[in-house]
Amino acid sequence: MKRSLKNTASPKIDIRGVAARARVSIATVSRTMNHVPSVDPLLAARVWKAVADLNYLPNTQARALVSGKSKLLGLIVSEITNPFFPELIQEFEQVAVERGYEILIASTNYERSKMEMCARRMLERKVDGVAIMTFGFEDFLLDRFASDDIPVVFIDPAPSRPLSSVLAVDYRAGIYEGVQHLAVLGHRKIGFISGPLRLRSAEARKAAFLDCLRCTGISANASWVIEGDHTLDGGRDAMQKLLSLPVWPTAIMCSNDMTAIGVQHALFEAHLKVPEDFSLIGFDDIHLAEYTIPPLTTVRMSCKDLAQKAVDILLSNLQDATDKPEVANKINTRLIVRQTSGLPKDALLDLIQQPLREKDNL
Amino acid sequence: MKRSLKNTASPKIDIRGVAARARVSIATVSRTMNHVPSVDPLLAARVWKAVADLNYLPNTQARALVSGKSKLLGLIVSEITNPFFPELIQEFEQVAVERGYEILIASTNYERSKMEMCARRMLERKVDGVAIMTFGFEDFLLDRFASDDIPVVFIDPAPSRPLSSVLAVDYRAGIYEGVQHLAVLGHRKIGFISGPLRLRSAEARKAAFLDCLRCTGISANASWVIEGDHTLDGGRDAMQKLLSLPVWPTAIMCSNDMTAIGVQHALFEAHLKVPEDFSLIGFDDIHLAEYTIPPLTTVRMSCKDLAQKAVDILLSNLQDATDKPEVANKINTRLIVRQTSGLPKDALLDLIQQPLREKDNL
DNA sequence: TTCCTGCTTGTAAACGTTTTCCCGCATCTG
DNA sequence: CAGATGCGGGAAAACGTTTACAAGCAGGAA
Repeated sequence: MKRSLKNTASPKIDIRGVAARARVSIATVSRTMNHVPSVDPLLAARVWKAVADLNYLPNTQARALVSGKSKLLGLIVSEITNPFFPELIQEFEQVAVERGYEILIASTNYERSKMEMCARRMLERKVDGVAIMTFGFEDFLLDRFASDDIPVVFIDPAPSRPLSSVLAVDYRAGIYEGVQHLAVLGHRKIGFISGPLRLRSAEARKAAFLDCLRCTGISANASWVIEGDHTLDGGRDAMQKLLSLPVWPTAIMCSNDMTAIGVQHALFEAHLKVPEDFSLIGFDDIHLAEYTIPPLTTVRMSCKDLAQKAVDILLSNLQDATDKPEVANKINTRLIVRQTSGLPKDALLDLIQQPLREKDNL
Repeated sequence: MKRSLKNTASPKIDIRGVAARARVSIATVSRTMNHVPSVDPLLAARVWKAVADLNYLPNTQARALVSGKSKLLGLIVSEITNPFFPELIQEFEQVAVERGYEILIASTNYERSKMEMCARRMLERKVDGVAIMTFGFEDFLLDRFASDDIPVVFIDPAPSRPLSSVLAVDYRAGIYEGVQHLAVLGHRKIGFISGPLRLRSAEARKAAFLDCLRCTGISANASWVIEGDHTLDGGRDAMQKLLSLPVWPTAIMCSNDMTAIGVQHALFEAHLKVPEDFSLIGFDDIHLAEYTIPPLTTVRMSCKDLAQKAVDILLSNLQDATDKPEVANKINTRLIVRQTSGLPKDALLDLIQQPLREKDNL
C-alpha cells in the first residue's frame, strides 16, 4: 500500500507486483521462477503470464543476499591484452552463462598491488568460485578464499589445499613434440625464450623444454635460454639479446605465441628470414598464429578445454562435499606445424655439400 | 546472540561483529566505512582497528540492495576476441576501479539472441550504467535501460534519448589523412574493406572513406568496396574476393586492423608483396599493428580516451540531473605511418621509365 | 541555573528476495 | 462416514547493509 501511494510515477515492479497481478503469494512467484516442481501448473502459468506482462526481472542482489549464492564466478588473468586470455574468457563466459553464472573479470597486470585488489573485489562481491589464470597469489589471499569456503582453481601448479584444484596442463607433451620436430629437421642448437619466471606456468614450460632437450639427447646452452615476459615487446627484446650473442641457435622455442610474434618482428628488423635463418615455435596456438607471416608453428593448448574444465571443477566443488563428481583436469597439448619451422641453415649447406662429396667419392 | 550460539564453527564476520568489537553501533561502523566526516575520530579509529583485526569486508550485495546503487558498470562488446576490445576493456576497468566501480563484461558475438541475454544480465545485476561498444541494440532493450534510469553510452552513432550519450569518434579525420597519404604517394585506385555493415560504426567508417575519396578527387570503384566482418578470416576472404577481380586497386584501406592483418595473410598466400604490390592501411592501431610484417600503417583511435570518456559520461549521468558537468565526448583519430604504405606499382614503373625517357631526349 | 541549539551516536525500518514452517484442503483408507 | 495422510500454498523470518529519525549530550546564551 505504502508503495502504491508514493510510487505512482515510476512503477518499479518487484516480486510483490508480480504476485499481486498473478493473484498468488510472493512465495509462489519465487518458487515458480526457480522451477520448483511442486507448483500447480495453473498457478505457474498465471505467474509466468504476469512476469511477461510486467517485464519482471528478479533482483539479483536480493536473491544473492538471502540465498548466499551470488551466481558469480571470478576470473583472474594476468593480462587481458594477451590474445590468449580473451579467447579463454570467451569460452569461460559461454560455459558460465550456460550454467547460469555470471563472470567477474579482473586482470592483475603482474602487479602485486593489483593482485590484492582483485582478490578483494572478488571477496566483496561474494563470488561463488574463482579461476586464477595467473601466477602465485599470496598465501594470505588464498587463505581468505579458503576460510570463506570459496573454491579456487589454478592453471599454475600450486600447493594443494582444500577446495583448491589445479588444471594439469600437459606442457611436456606438446613441447616434446616441438623439440622432436626440430630435431628431426636437423636442429641441434635450440634456444628458448621463457615467460616471466615468477609465473609458475612459465617456469613449468621452461622446465619442460629443458627436460625434453635432455630426453632428445640435445645439449642445452644456458645462454640461449632467455627470460621474456609473454608480451610482444618482451619477445622482440629477448630476440635482440639473442642476436647479440657471438653464436646463434638455429631454432627457437617460445613460451607463448605473443613472444614468438615479437621474435618474428625482431628478425624482420634484422633482415633475417623465418624459417630460413631461424626456425620458430610458439605456444598456445592463439587464432592469430595462423595469420602471422609466415604462419606460426606452435603448440596448441585448447582454451575451450581449459575454460570448460575450470568451470566444471569450480561448480563441482560448490556441491555438497558428499558427492564430488571428480571432474578430470588434464589438459592436453599438441604441436601444430605451420611454416616457421624448416631445415636449419647448416643442414641446407650439408644437403648442398652432400652430392659434392658423393661426386668426390666416385 | 542467536548467531554466536549456532555459529561457533565458522565465525563469519559482518558489520555487527565489527560493531561489537569496536564497541559502537552498526550505524557508526557503516558511517566510518563510508567516510562520513561527522564520525568522531576516536570512534573511527576503533572501528578501523576492528575492521583490520577481523579482516572485515562489507557485503556488496547487501550494500547494493539497500542503497540502490550496485557500483557495477556494464560493458558490452561485440567480440572480445578482437584485440581492440581487450585494450579497451583494460582501460575501462582501470578507470572504473579507480572510481570505485566494478565492471561486468558481456560479448554479443554479433548474435541477436546473445545481445538480448547481455542486456538482460545487465538489468538483473542492476548495473549503474552501460557502455555499448557494439551495434544497434533493439529499441525495446534500450527502452528498458531508459525506464530503469540507467545511463547508456554508445560508440556507435545512435538515436538520441534521455540519459543516452554517444562517443563521437572522428572517423573522418583519420581516414582523410590516410586517403591523402595514399594519394600523395600516387595511388588513384583505392579499395576499402568494411566491417559488418549492420554495425553502425562500420557503416560510418565506410561512409567516411567514400566521402574522403570524393574530397580528394579520386573516383570510387564500387567493386573495390567489399564488406568484411572485422575479423582475420573476414579480411582474408575479402582480399581473396578482391584478387579474383579482373582489375586490382593499388591500395586498400581496412575498417580495422584485424581485417588488415587478414589481408596481409591473403597476400602472403598469393605471393604478393606489401607494400610493393599493394599498399595497406588499417584502423584502430592496436598494439599488434606495430608487430605485423611489415608493420602496419594505420589510423589510431585512442582506446584510453574512449574508455575514460565512456566512464566519465556514465558517471556524470549518474549525478543528480541538476549539475551535469557535460563531459566532452569527441574522440580524435590520426594516421600512424609505418611500412605497409608505399609507392604504387605503376608509379615505380614510371620512376624507372623516367630516366630512360630523359636519356632518349638527350 | 535553565533552556535552546547543534552535533554525534544509536535504534529501527527499509531493500527484494529465498526459505522455513504451518495451515488448510483434498484424497485415501478403515 | 470419519479420521489420517500428504501435498501445495501462504505468512513471516532472515540475509547484511544504509539511512531516516530520535535521542543524548555538551556548550553557549539568557
